Amino acid sequence: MVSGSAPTCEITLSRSCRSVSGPCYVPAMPIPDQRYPTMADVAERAGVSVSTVSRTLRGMSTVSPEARLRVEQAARDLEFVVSRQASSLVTGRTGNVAVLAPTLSSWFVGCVLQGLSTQLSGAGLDLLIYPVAELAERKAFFERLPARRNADALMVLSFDLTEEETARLDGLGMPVVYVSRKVEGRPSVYVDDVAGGRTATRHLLTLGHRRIAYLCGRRSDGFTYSSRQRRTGCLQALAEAGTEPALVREVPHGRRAALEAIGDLTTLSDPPTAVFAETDELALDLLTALREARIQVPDQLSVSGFDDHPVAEWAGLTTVAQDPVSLGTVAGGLVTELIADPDADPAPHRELPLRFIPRASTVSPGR
Amino acid sequence: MVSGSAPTCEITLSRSCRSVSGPCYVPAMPIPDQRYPTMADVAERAGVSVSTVSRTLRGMSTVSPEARLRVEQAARDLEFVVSRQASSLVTGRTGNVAVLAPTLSSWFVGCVLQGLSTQLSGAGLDLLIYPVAELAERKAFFERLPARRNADALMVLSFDLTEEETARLDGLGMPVVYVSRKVEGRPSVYVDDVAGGRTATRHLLTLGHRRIAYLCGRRSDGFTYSSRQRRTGCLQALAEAGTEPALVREVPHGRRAALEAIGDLTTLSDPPTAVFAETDELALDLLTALREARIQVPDQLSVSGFDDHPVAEWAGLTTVAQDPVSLGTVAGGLVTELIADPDADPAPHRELPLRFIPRASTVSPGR
DNA sequence: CAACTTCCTGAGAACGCTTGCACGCTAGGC
DNA sequence: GCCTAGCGTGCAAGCGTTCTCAGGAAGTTG
Repeated sequence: MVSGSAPTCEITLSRSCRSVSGPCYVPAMPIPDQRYPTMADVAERAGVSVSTVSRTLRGMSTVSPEARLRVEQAARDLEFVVSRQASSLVTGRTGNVAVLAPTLSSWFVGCVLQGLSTQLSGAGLDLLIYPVAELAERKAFFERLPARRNADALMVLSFDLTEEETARLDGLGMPVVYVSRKVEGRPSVYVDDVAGGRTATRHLLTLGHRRIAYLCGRRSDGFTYSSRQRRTGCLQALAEAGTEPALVREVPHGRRAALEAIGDLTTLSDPPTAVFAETDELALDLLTALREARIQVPDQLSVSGFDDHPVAEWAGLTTVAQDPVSLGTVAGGLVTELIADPDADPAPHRELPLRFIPRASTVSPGR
Repeated sequence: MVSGSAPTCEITLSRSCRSVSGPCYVPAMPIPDQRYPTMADVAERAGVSVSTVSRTLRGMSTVSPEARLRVEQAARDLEFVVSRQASSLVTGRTGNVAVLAPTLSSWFVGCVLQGLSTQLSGAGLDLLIYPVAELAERKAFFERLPARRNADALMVLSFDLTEEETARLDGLGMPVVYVSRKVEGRPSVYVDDVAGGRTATRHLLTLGHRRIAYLCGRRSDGFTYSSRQRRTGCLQALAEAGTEPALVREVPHGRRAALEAIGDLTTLSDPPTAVFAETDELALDLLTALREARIQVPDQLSVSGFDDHPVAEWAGLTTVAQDPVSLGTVAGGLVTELIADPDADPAPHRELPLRFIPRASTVSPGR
């Protein structure tokens, strides 16, 4: 780790955001006016009817070997790709899966999407992303349900939906899979956040901590589902131990504001000796704030996170590890199944394991 | 920063990946067998023809106020949503933008997508994601070009494409925008990676370093475009200064392997006194490896990164900052323009600024 | 009042595909 | 040799939109 801190001197390397439309040394892009070849073109070239082309390309068995060969050759020659729009019009299948995500820039969401996409691309499904960051967007999404006719299924990523919202999705007419969120009676893939919160807190208790704070991000729409669950686990562990209840601290959005709010924690008359943060990212913000306040971790304050973000190892951050990529993979498997087989189990649940990893950021108090 | 490192004791919190299909306390999901209302339904309810409904819903002015009102009411009553499949069949517009991305789990890509999506959702466009992690997938993508009839435009994210691949995309028949990558004669949004690499290296030179290593990830398909550019900048600065050429060190994929390879650097007989890493994420891996090897940063080795990843500030990592969210926003604006207006500038270029941020991880050698 | 324009509307032909149905041809059973 | 079965194929009817075109009502002008 690097100690101390140099003054941030900022140098602009290039003229700010200049717009260059420089000389083209390369032939310009051809004008996209050529029509794509259709099945009719393939049919003509192969000397068969459109139906035969369609049947061949979908791998139906009722096509003679000779016809199949000719069709495949023609399709290759013309670089034919079926129009999903046209076929979905008939079949009612769009071939894509919609994902409702709170953000795209978080490590967790990125990993889930990564897992999801590898799974889905294997099944020939495309990923359609609806990021819903703000409350207004969220409201609009649930009002219009734009995914309605554009996807075969919807995946809801770690949202803490209201009952009305869930009900609205029920009426969507397509499978809805909840990821990182347990919902009774609906397909869901999740971890046991309560147990995770409990384990992390018990660890702090075992070390001898009695004043423990729970740190979570404040959001316009209340707690995240996971955050709420982890908090529940934390409080449960404290209640079991019979110690005083945790200080629950909400941290406003925005990095700077978060740092300040976190700093406050240390100026309390009777400050906590340990902090359990909702996520590793938040825990890292806390570490930054603490360093600015010249408070030693773990000597003066123990810190635990949740997630096992890649930098947690480097930071020596005690944490509860989950594997978001698997979360995505499993969810992807579930959704392909639900799409393919309408009488599959309508509400499969998959719980993925958590793993507690103690590191250097937590020690006994007053050591 | 946390020093020392506790043994990693791992506790499984719940039975591994058990599959629960527990009792449903909530009414099960309704079977999706209801048909979605069509324009014909709306037309009937409003007492007008389908054409009028279509015109109204697309906001055409040639509809009488009364008819418009009735149609809007009927559409609301029935919760009507147009079928993009059907309309795209006739208009030739799909209403979605395809994104070719090397991964989804990196911070950089996540931020770009975030910016992109906010911009696109404003224009009523959906985001269709094609992640192409491996060479095989990449080859398949360029062979089949599955985006061909399913998107109105393609965004290529920080890929270092071959000339054939670029040429293939030219023939795609839709606008292709290159993000984080300058391509002559094609629309692109990028930063000046060469200047960035040069500035970071000059900074190290100014501090007095003479043996400088450039660290980059090794990929099956050679250097990333950005990585190559940054390396060029680094070598340029060294050449200007007339010092010995940099040690270029490629780090294999996979976290563990990377750590080991990085560790090697320190066992050289004449080790570098400073390292410039392709990305902050790589620089952080380096810091981890160095800590394991008990090598002090910055006292024994100075480290500079690139990107200004959120944890760079905490880590006190000197870096060259770029704003990937803006990259996405600007690219999104560009692409909506290209889709809407076919005779817009066919190859607009937008260069975004970089900002050098010296922090605690770089100091003069042998201090 | 006729002729012309303007405004709004609806009929109907696409768009590119899937699929039910019917047709012809070969093969097998009596 | 006739009937039936089965296989491979093509015809044509959609799927839910958009869009051209024609036509009717209303308004404007000479």
